[in-house]
Amino acid sequence: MFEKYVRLLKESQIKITPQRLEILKYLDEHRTHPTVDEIYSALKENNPALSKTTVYNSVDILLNHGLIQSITISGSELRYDFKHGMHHHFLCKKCGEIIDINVECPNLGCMLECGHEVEEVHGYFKGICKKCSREETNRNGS
Amino acid sequence: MFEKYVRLLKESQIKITPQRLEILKYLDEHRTHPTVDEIYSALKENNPALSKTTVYNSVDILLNHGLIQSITISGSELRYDFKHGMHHHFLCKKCGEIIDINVECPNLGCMLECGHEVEEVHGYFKGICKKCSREETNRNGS
DNA sequence: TATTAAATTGTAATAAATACAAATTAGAAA
DNA sequence: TTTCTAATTTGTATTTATTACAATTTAATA
Repeated sequence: MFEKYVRLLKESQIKITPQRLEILKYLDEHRTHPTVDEIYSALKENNPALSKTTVYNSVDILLNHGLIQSITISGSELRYDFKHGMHHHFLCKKCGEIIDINVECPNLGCMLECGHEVEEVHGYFKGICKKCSREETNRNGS
Repeated sequence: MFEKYVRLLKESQIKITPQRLEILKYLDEHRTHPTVDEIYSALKENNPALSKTTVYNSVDILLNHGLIQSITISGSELRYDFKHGMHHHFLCKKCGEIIDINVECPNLGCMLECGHEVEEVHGYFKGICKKCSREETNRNGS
């Protein structure tokens, strides 16, 4: 059940706690880029004693050890994402969904040439997603 | 003095107000990716009656008409940037500076193939900037 | 099992953004 | 130029996201 996450935490030399395991598992199983509040609400169901501060703390330490990444795309809230290979994101301005885009960034070489040490690479697009775009076309006839 | 910004607002059919002109001018002349609070503090000097709500409102309308862009890179605060050609950003985790990176995103074609309508393209990197990186090397001898 | 440093919890404080009503103003029309 | 009106600005009050911190609890080691 939690072996995978126990292993991940051990490899990162992070102390293993039920809360951290739950949060990491949740992020692995829900690739919806949730906010702290969304994670908190979901996990509180099975653990009413859970504190939101714990979610903030846990997410911070998972972030610092590179097990998850934070994405800021939809305004003034941080979202979190289990780290699974390099990918970009697409935010649909209509339905609000954040879709994973499986591309890499080809500009990395350029960055290194500049002399900067790159630790994170983020790319995102905003617009109208395929689904919403089609619905709009249908509504307008044609 | 303000001709350029008057023209920009007129072209976008936005009502011209002194506050909007000042904000647009400030963003054009300060490519530091300031927050609303930074813009507000700077402009309040010459206009003590300025309200922070006005900065929020103005920045919103300039954003919606594509005269400026918002970037979310350094945590939980929105920053604003005069729109000057396509570029990416680099956030130095040490000194906090956000540096413009003059590259384009070559993944746009892929996005269109997917069927999404792309309106905005954002790319950013995080790490240690050239300057901080060199200072660190010097400090550690060698 | 005992110990201790670290983590969790809950409350309080800070900061960013939004909502909204009253006063003011830009720009069109007379 | 003056008048008019819808839009904008202002200021205050809320809401929301995040951080700070002290007291309690717990993971992991000896």
